[in-house]
Amino acid sequence: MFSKSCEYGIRALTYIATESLEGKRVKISDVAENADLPEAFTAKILGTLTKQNIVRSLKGPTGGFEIPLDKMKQVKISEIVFAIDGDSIYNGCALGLSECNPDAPCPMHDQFIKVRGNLKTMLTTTTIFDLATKIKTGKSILVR
Amino acid sequence: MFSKSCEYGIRALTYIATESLEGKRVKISDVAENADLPEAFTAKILGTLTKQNIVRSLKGPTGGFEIPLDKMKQVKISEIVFAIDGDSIYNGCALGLSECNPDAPCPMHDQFIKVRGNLKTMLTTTTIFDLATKIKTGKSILVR
DNA sequence: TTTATTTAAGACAATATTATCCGAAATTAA
DNA sequence: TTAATTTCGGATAATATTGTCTTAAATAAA
Repeated sequence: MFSKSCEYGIRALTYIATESLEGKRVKISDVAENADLPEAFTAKILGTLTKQNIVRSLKGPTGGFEIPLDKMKQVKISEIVFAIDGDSIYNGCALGLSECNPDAPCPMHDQFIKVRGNLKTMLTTTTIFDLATKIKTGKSILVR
Repeated sequence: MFSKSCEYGIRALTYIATESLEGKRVKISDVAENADLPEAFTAKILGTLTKQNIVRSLKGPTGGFEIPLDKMKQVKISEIVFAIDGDSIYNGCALGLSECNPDAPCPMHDQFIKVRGNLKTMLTTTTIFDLATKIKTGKSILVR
């Protein structure tokens, strides 16, 4: 459904958020270890998320990544997906037609946009805070 | 959402079905031309679909591909997706965890399985015949 | 039987995605 | 100021996906 980059990005941000909730800043090696992610690749992804102002980074000793509380409550998962995977998941045609709309729909269009609407709704109604909270309360896991 | 192979496969089968509805058998160059697909690659995909008994192929002059009426009414789009992309779309975790289930769910699990359920339902309730009919009646298009 | 036409299969190539590595820049603390 | 620590950026590499090409096998028709 999502690219690996995207999966990694969401998992990394969720872990960073759980630590930020305790006032802790984390470095990339911690993120990689605790979210079970490839370190260098995750660094790349966090780089783009930093540029997009979704997470905050600080260089040097005591540096690392953090997400302010208001930010993690505000940023929707849909924004993370968009920042990494672009808008293909929101606008692409199920059968790959260059254009596909109600006036000239592919044969799966009508049903597909309904399903995708559900997906969109889910992503736009879930925040990083929501995911981090599920981890902190033990309702969910980030690593197996 | 689906791989390109899968998109191509569905489009190819839909075109073949529209021709089969008129009793016509089509060769791969016709499929490529009329569904706007890369010919050699589509040949590969149709090869796997033939092996999986989703479409019928005949060699030699007057040969080509065809789908009997009962077959196209019986084969669900979900089976095509499964034949080409496997079961990751039906069983994979949204965040890429190796295992993710109600007992040890990723933080997106609950919402995600609902959306995926909708997708599954759509794919299991749509047949090749349904898609071909939309093309034949002019309700949908396969090429832009 | 021979020829033309078609799919089948496998090698090969191009591109995209995923992943690593290394040096530079920033920053803290000694 | 110096040393240590951390992110940043770009080059490079590995793998997966997408795509092509060529030869073989099958088959219909002349």
